[in-house]
Amino acid sequence: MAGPRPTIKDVAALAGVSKSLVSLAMRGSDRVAPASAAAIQSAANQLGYRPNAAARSLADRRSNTIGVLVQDLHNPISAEIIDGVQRQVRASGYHTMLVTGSEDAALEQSEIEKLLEFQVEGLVVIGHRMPAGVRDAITGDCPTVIITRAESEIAGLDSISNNDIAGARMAVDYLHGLGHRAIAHVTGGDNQVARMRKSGYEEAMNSYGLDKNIACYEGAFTDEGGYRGTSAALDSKHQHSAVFVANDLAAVGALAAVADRGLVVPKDVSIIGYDGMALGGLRSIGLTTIAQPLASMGEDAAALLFQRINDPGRLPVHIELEPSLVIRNSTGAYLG
Amino acid sequence: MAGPRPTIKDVAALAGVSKSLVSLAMRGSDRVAPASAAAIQSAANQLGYRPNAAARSLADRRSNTIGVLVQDLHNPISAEIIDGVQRQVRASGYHTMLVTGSEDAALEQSEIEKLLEFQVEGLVVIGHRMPAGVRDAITGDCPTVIITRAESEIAGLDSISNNDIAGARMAVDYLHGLGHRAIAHVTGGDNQVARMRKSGYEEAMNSYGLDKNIACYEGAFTDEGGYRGTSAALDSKHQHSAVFVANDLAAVGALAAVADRGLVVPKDVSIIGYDGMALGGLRSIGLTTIAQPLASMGEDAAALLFQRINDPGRLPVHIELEPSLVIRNSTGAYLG
DNA sequence: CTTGAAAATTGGAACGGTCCAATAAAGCGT
DNA sequence: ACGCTTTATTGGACCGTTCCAATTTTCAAG
Repeated sequence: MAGPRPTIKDVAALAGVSKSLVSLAMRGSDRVAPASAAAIQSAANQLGYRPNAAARSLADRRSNTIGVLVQDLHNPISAEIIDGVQRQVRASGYHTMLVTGSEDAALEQSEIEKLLEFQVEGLVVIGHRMPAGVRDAITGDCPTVIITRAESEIAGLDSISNNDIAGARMAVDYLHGLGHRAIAHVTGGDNQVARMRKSGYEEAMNSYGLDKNIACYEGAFTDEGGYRGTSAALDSKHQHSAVFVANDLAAVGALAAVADRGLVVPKDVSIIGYDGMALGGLRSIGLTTIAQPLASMGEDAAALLFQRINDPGRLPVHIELEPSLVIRNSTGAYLG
Repeated sequence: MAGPRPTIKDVAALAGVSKSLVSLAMRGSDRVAPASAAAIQSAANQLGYRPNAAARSLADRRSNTIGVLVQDLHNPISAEIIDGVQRQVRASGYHTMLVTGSEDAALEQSEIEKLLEFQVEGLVVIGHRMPAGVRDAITGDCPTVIITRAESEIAGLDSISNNDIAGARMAVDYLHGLGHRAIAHVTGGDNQVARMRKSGYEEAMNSYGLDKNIACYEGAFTDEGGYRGTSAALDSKHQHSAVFVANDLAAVGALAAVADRGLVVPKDVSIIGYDGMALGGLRSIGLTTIAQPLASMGEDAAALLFQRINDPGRLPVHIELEPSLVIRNSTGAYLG
């Protein structure tokens, strides 16, 4: 049982061939005589041989691995994006090494550092923040793509996001179509994505001539933030009949704020979120939302990465996908 | 920019010292003269040197890495357990390599295989299923611990779970204390954990002399399963005033089933879940539940792993933590 | 100065694979 | 049986580190 793991040399000795031949056989080369191949296989099985990835990656000078940094593993949309990334990465014959970020920038940077030491051939960042350390990655020649955030200026960095402005407009359009006019917005805090959603909201309101109805309440991309912002909205003197909340997690908090005031969704207030997290579809939540194509964003991100791995010099690409409206039970016609 | 990454040799040349000294310096040895250390640092920075983990791990014959297999990344409790694992692993100076499993056993096995090729020094499995491939890991001398499932027979495999039987009893106790008698159970399907929760329920009912009130409805550890099982319960001839659902995700589905029938939680029916996922605490869900100490289970698992790494021969350990009741808004007194 | 011990530094052999040029073994047509 | 081509196989260098024994440098004490 114990003792050092068997190496290619042990297998060679047992099979009575050279280690080079074992190396070939293990990788399924067709230049190995069937008889030798069989002998080698059986020797390998007998010893429980397993190739050493470190040695292989050293000799090959490639790790066959893609690093993934997930900034917020607790937001359920991360899992859905990861699924897409994994699927594509696997399909390309690579593995995935996943690390989680945190609010602590230094820790996040050190996680990226670890990935780079492992010689990952590419890096996928999932999150709204631009982590310190990504620049190092890029200048260190590690192709990188960032998901849910638009970047197009930085050489070597691709990005993929949804059209947040159009999505926010879509939300307002829909509510407007239901007859709502006093539509509030609960923001997602101080980051690029939240800002874009906010300006989409403002543009849409303006385009309907509702500029004096524009009302933004400060929130965050968390349920607490949504609760807080929505509470402020409902307690204000404006009679908001609908609230567009910056993301789904916050929208779930918004639902609670509504309920806490003895109001009923969607009879008294309509709530619409953003992201399209699967949990919003749970029947007891039934959140209407602007859905991003999360899994395919993950897939596309990985695909972009492989493109760049094959053509490191190409200009930065930014892919923007279109979001879509998913109507569930948290929105209804204005009954004012 | 481009070109091969700088190696320790390049740094040595630039700093005018030998590669051995650079090696020492990079690891912060105190046997290096301050002046040399400074020169080496500056050379390394200038070149953008980053140690090659593959080479290091080859020379060291240790990877400094722990593999984590997450069977269901979509269940929010996974994220919480992972947090705990990561914290402990990091504190021990190791890294984490995370892969996701799936229903596809072959794929799951190949993921484990990849981790082993990377020479991970330990393996953490998060999930209810016992993946094919774990046995290989163990016989291949890779210390392994499995979370949320009890195992105590297999040499080399530690496990950590909560006391599901006691937790289920606790749920029934609590409901009984509220005056409920017709307490139904929606099961979590055909797996060890679900079975234990079910028998805890049955035992508790029996101990209250409510054996004729025992009623189990088939569900699953998903919101669909919870919806289905709870629907069956509510549509049955029994007048269930409370339902103990096998896990939180399913309980969220249960809430929907209740609402769909025009009933109100907790006035008409009380719902209690199991797991203690953070999302259940979102105000608009407000799910009463039996909470597992998820983060500390993760931490303990990692701690167990390091113990075994230091003492490979020790007998298998199973840690069982006590769950706790978290009262929120989905349960109330029996008003019948 | 000289000397011996302590401190700093070095070259080269691993680590476990892959790759390549070179060699050995088979097959094959005549 | 003879070259000739094709198919199998091999030894050894190399990948970027760490480790260790051996060497050089430094320095305090005599």
